Amino acid sequence: MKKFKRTTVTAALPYANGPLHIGHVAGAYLPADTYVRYLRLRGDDIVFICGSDEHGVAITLGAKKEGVSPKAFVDKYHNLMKKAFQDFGIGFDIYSRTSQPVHYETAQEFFKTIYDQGIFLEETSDQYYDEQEGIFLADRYITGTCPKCGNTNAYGDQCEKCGTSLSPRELINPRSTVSGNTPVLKPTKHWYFPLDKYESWLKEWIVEGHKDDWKTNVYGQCKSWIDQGLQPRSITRDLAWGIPVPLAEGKGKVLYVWFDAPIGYISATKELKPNDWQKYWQDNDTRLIHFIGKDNIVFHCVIFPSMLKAAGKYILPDNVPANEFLNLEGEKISTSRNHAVWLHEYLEDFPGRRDELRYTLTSISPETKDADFTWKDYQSKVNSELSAILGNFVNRVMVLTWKYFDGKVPSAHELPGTNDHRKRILEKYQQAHNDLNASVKEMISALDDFRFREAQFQMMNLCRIGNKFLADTEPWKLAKEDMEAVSCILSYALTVVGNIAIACEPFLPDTAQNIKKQLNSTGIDTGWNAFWKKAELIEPLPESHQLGKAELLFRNIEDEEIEKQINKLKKPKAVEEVKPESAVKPLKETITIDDFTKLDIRVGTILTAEKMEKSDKLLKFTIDTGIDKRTVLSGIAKHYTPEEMVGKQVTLIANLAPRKMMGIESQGMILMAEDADGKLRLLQPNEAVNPGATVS
RNA sequence: GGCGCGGUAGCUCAGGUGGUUAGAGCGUUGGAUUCAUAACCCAAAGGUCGGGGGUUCAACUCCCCCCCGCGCUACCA
Repeated sequence: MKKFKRTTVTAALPYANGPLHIGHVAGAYLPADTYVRYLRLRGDDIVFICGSDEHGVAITLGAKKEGVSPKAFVDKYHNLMKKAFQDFGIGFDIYSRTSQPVHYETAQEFFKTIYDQGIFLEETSDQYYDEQEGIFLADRYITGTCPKCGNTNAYGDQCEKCGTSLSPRELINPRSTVSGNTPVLKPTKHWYFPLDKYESWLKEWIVEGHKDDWKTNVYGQCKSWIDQGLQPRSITRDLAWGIPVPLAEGKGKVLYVWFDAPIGYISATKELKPNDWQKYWQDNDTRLIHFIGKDNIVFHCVIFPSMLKAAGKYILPDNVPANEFLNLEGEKISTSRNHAVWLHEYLEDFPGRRDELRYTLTSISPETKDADFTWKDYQSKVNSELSAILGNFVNRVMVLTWKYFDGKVPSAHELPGTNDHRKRILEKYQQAHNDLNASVKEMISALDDFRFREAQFQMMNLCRIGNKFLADTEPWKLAKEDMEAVSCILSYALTVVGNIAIACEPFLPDTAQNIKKQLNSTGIDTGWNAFWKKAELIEPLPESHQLGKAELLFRNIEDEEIEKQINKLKKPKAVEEVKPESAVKPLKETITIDDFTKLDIRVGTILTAEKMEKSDKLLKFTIDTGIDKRTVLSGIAKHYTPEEMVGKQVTLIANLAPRKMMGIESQGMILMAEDADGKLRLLQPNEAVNPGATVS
């Protein structure tokens, strides 16, 4: 394995359209922070980079919804996230944002560098432009008359009636479905990144080169993508919010958010290290690590590396330890349903208990598969692991030392094995020492491999071994007969406590500080980091050193506290505060009664229902419409089973042009209500009517 | 439907290249103990290793089929 001189660690740039929840934390930021703390303790040269991702359509839509400017919108969430990270103790070297001037420059320069080599594909096409809204219209936001069959409601990409695929420009009398106005044709040019040209290189670099050192979920996902064949991706958009395309002919266009966002890592590094940022991005002795969630794998493993490769000079990620997702109480975390534990709310509800959340999230870290956070687990981990094992061990050693030695580190001289109980103590000491060193080694090796769950477990193991050592040697019994032995036992127990203070720092930084405070070790801890390089116990405390007061490290979580949290999940938020996405769709353009009467809406009865072969969404029905019995396909397989549909009355558009799907012609469209979560429900008359009943 | 990743004790998870009684932590039960937040220590019970075939002297570990979870993807008019 290659030896690197320094490491650049990035954590996914969170999108600035909502607050952070524990899923974000467990997925990327906590493992990244743990890893970075470990590297720092080891004394490595490292930068830890993050920031808010602030561009893209979703931001402009969110801003519109809140009735503020995009800038004001991202300011709000950027500040919220930045504060939450800070309060939680994620130790970024910099938390920047993609609206920074330095990022504009960097992203534009990056674009230019690739552009100047003639790598981008350019494609100019006339596209419809809505002058009232000031936007270019995507194909399906345009309707008009089909040139082939005269259907007046053909879409920009396809005519429903005759089934031919169209381009918007073929439509006669096009209309914008956004404003209802007639759009004008304007030429627009876009730039494409030829991902396909990097296919063979990606195969070599990932499929062959990282077969063994990348996580299986990451590797599999990449391989799947590469094997499916890559295509050029457009990297510019006609949008007002974003980074302007740095070309004369790119006026009014911006870089696609996915293009500019990862460059944000580089910009933030520049901001942090204006003079030698290149060291962290363009030196082959630097190791680049991206911490992300699984939704970001393709971007960080395939697209961004290809961009870096195209730009030249840049190093490529050495590893991308992506996590899977975190569920909450058995269900997916959902922003719109407010089924989430928000980081800033946790910090308010559990002040001074950051390590408790860190510990729980690391112990269930979704490293190999989706994981589930439950408040009961949280309580159990805090009470029976942190408190009972770690907190208790440190406390009993402290208390014993105060009791027998007035809080001074006792002498650790050789204990002559002159009698049976002393021989036993020596034996137990030897066993503990071997076990402890084995755990330290395993912990460090797990940290090196991004196996944080295991690493943290080994850290706790130090406490378990410590507890066992005390139980095996029973210094409280020996106090009456052999203080020399007690002295040796407690001296060693304190050594273990000191090493725990060191070992727990990547996982439980506050606890590390608390233990150090109790040990009163400020000033004598200069050599402590040798622990990480030697990967074995060090001797942290000199003889006669005066300890601080014993205090409990953790307080148990009571049932009421978690009940409160569970109840909180059950209620949707009363006040609109954390619901960026669930808004109601805007009203469509006004139509006339004539438009409406063109529709022939009927009630029909479902006679038969079956699942379509090879389709996840389509169900195939025979419907008695009163007039005829016809075949209708509908994409509701995720919401209804065929069995429960038979016999039901449904509303359908009976005069919709037939349309072929997966080889079968559908003669009509069943009407469904769709709620904010995308759940579909049937529209039915509230009492049975005869098949063929009209709707008006 | 295609592709990818998972499905191991009540819970969270380990189990290179197949080989004696499948492991750990938490939980449960019993015991011991009192320095400690009834904590700690010891012990026990708990698993047809998603299901079914196959290869093999031998499979949790290899092959095939199926089921379930998650993700990407096609089909949602």
